[in-house]
Amino acid sequence: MTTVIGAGDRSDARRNRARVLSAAGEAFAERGFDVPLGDIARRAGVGAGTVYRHFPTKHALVEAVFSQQLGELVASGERRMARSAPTDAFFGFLTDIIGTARSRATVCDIMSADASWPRPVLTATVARLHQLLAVLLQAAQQAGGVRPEIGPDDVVALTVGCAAMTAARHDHAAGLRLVRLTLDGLRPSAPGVTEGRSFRDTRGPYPAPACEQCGAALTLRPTGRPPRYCGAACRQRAHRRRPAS
Amino acid sequence: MTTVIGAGDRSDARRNRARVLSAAGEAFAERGFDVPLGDIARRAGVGAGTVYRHFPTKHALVEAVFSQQLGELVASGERRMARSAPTDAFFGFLTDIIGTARSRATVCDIMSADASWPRPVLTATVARLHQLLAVLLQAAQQAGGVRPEIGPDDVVALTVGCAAMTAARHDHAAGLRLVRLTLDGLRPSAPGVTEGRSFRDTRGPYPAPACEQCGAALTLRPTGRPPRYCGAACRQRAHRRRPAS
Amino acid sequence: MTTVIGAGDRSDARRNRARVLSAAGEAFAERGFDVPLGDIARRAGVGAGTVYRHFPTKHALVEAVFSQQLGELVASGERRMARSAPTDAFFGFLTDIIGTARSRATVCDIMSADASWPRPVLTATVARLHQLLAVLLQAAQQAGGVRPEIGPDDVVALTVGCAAMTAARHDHAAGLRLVRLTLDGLRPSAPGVTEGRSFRDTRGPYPAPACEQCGAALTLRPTGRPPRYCGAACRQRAHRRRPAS
Amino acid sequence: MTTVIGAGDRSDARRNRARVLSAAGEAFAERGFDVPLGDIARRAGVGAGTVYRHFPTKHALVEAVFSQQLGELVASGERRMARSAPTDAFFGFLTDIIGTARSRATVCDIMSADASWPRPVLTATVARLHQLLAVLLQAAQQAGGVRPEIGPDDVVALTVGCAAMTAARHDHAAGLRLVRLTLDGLRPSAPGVTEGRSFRDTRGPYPAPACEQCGAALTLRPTGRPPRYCGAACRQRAHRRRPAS
DNA sequence: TATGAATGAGTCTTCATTCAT
DNA sequence: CATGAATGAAGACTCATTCAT
Repeated sequence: MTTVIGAGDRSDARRNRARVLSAAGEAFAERGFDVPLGDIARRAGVGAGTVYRHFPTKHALVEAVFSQQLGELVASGERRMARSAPTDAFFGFLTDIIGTARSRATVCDIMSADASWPRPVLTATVARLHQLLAVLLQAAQQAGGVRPEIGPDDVVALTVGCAAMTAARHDHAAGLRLVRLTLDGLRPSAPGVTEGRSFRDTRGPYPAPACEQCGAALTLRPTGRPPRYCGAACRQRAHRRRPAS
Repeated sequence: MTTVIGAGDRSDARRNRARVLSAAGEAFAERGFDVPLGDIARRAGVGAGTVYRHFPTKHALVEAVFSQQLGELVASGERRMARSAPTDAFFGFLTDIIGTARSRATVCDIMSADASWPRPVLTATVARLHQLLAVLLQAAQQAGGVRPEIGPDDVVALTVGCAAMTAARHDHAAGLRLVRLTLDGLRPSAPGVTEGRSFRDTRGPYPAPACEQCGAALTLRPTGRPPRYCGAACRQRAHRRRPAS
Repeated sequence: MTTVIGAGDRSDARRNRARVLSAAGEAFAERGFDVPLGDIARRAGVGAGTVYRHFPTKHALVEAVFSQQLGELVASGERRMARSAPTDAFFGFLTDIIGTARSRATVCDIMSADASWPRPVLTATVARLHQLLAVLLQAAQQAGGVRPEIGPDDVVALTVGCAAMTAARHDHAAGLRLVRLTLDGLRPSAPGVTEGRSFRDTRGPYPAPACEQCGAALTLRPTGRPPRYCGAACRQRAHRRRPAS
Repeated sequence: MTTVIGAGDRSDARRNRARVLSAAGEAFAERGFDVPLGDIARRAGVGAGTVYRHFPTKHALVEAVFSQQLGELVASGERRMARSAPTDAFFGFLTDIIGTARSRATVCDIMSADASWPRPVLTATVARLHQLLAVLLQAAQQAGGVRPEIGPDDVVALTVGCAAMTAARHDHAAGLRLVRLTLDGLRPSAPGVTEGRSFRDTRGPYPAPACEQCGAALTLRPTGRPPRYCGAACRQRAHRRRPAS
C-alpha cells in the first residue's frame, strides 16, 4: 500500500524468489547441476510452479544462482582493488574465488570457458570477472608481487585448479595450505629446484598488453572495453592500413 | 549370419568386449559420464544387449574403463619406481596421471574420494594407486626432493587440481607450464595468503494446515495456493498486527 | 492507486467484464480454445484473478463469449423473420451464422451437438437458436422455397459444414460462392453417390505374471521388459510350438 | 532366422508398431489430437517408451497415422481413376475422402491448408492428394460431369465442409444424403432458383490449366510435378524472357 | 550368442485454479 | 475489489535395464 520502492515486487514473491535461489544454490553445491528441479522446489518449501514463475527454465535458474555469486565476487574484487595494495588485492581476490568452490557445481565451472553447462547470458558477468582479474594481475605485476611471465588465462586456469584442489581435500585447513602453496608459485621468489628443470628458469616473460600499432604499454581499466590501441592516433593509423573489405 | 562352428566363440566375445571398452572410453572422454549407453553401443557397433552381457550395469562399465586406465597408470608408476631416482619417479608419475586428464570424465574423478560417481569395486585399484603414490612420496621426501610436511592426501588433491588446470587451459603447452609451476611448489621453498567465504542459508518447514490467526482447521484444496487464514477477517487482523516494514 | 470513493465501483466491474469478454473472443478466434487464460487476462489488461471473479471457470468464460455471439445471432434472426419473406429470412439467417465462422473457434463448434467443448449452460441459448432455425425452415418450406424432405437437424449440419468450407477456402469470395452453391441445393431440385470406409481394430489386455509355458510365478522387476517365460528353456519350448508364420 | 524379407524388421516390433498406429488412429478419432500419448500407449497395450521407439515425437505419430490414411486414400483414388468413368471416379473419390471423416481428428484437418496441426512431412502426400483431385476434376469436367467453373481449391474446401457435415449429423444415412445434396451442386444440372440470385448463373467458367507461355490446354498426370508449359519449346521461351536475376 | 525391442520411473515444463497482498 | 503469486496434477520425452527373437 505504501511501499513505493521497487516495481511490482510483492513481499511474498520476493521472499520466495530468495528461498528458491538459496535452495538452488545449496542443491547445486551438494549434488551438482543434475539435481531435479522438484527437489529444489521441495527444499525451498514451494511448489514447482513457483520455481517456474521466477525462472522460466532450469537453465535460467542456474544462471541466476551463479550470476548472483559472480556478481558478489566481482563486487568484492572491486572493493579489494580500491582498498588494498595491488598484490594483496590480487591474491585476496583469487582466494575469494577459490573459497566459493567447496562444492559440486562451482563458480569455476561457470568461469572456465569450456564448462559442460552452456551459459549464454552469463557471458557478460564472466567477462567482467575475467577483466577484473586481468586488471588486478597487471597491477600486481607492476608492483612486483607477481612473476611477469604469468598471463590472465593462466590465472583463470590456476583458479579453476585450486578450486578443484580444495574440493578434493576434505580437510579444509589442509586445502587452504595447498592453495597457498600453489599461489605462492606466482610470486617472484623462485628458489632452488632439485631435479628436472623448472618452469621458473626456462621461459621468458609473458607478453604485456601493448598497443597493436605502436607497441606502447596499455593501461587496463576495470570497466569498459579493453583497449587495443594507445590512443586515437594509432587507432586511425591501424584503420587506414586495414584492407577496404 | 550364422555362427560358424564352435571354437571361435570366445575370441568373438573378447573382441566385442574390447570394442565396447574402447568406445566407452572415447564417449566418456568426449561427453562425460552422462552419455547414454545406447550411444556407446552404437559407437562400438554392437547392440545394447551385448554391452549388458559384458558389463551388468552402466556403473560396471565405467569401472571397467577406468580400471583399465588406472591399471596402466599403476604399471607405469611401478616401472618408474624401479628405474628412476626417487624424486624423478615421484614427479614423473604425477605428470603421467595429470596427462590422462585432458577430457570430460577423467581418472581424477575416479581417484578423488568425493567423486560424483560412486565406485565400490574400484576401491582396490584406487587404493593401490594411492599406496603407490604414498610410497613414491616418502621415497622422494627421504631423498630431499619434496618438502617434508606434504602428506599423501595432499598429493591426491594436488593431482586433481592440476588435472582441472590442464583441462581449463586450452593451450596445452601453457597448461603444462602451470602444472610444473604448481608441482615445483612441492620442492623445498615457502610463504602465505587470505580467507574465503561461502553463500548459503536455510529455511524452516512449510506451515501446518491451521489458521495462523485463530487456529481453526483449514480446508486444503487439491489445487490453488494453500490457505494461511480461515478467512478474510483473520487475514485482515493478522495484517494489522504485522510490523509496518 | 486508491479507489476514489464509493459510487463508481459497479461501472469498473462492468468495464472489466466487457474487456475480458472481448479479449477472450479475440483470443479464441485467433488461437482456438486452447489459449491459456493468462494470455486472455494479459490481453484484457487485467489480472488472472479478475477473470476468475467474473467467470468462475474457463468453461464459464467460453460459454459467456459464445452466449453473447449466439444471442446476437438469434436477435438478428428474429429481426429477419419479422421483416423479410420466409425464404429470404431462412437463407439470410443461415448466411449470417456461417459468416461468423471465419476463425479457429466458432459458433458452430458450440452449435453442433458433438462439439469438442462440453457446454451445459449454453443449452438454453443453443436450443433457442435451433428452434428459431426450425421455425424459419418450416416457413420457408411452406412458401415453397426449400425442399420438403429437409429437417432441422439437416440444417444444423449444413451450417456446420458451410462454416468449415469458408474456413478452408482462404479466398473469401470463393468461399461465399461455395456456400451459395451448397445452400442452393436446398431449393427444389435433385440425384445420388457412393460409400466410405474407416480404419479401426482392437486388442486384448496385457498377459498376467505367470510363465506362459509352465505356469510358474514370474518375478516382476520395477524396470525392464516384463517376462513372459520363467527362463530360456520355456521360451525355447514355446518357440518350437509356435506356427512357423 | 529364415525371414529375409524386410530389413531389420522383427515380428514383435512390426506387431507393436501396427498396434500403436491403430490405437493412435482410434484415439485421435475419438478424442482429437489432444489425447495424451500415455493413453495411446495404454490402449495399444504397450509402454510409453515403445511408442517413442517407433515415433520419436507425438508429431511423428500424428504424421504416421494420417500418412497411412492419406496413402490408402490416394491408392483408392488411383484405382478408381483406372477403373471407372471419369465422373464416377471423381464423385466416388470425394465420397471416399468424406467417408473417412466420421471422427474428431480427420484427414480433412490434415488436408486443408490452415490446419491447426503443423505437418511438414506430410506435405508430399497431401500434395499428391491435391494433384489427384485436380486430375480427376479435370477429367470429370471434360466428360461433362462437373460444372466448368469449379476449381481444385473449391473441391478441397467442399470436401472439408462435407466432412464437417457428416461429423455433425449423427444419423449416418442422413449425413450421406446431405453430402449427396451438396456434391450434386457440382453437376451441371442447375435448375430453378426461387429467390435471390444463385451462384450458378452469375459467374463465368473457372480457368482450366493452360501453358503459361502459349495458352494451350495442359494434361495433368496423376503423378510427378504438375506442368507449367506445354513442352520444352515453351519452357525455353519463357526462360529467355525471365529477368537474368 | 548377439541384437535391438520393450519397459516405466523420473525429468522438465504448462496451466487452470486459488489465495495473499 | 483488482492483482498477480503460488500450487500441483498432468503431459511430452529420456534412458538404464531386461527380455524376445
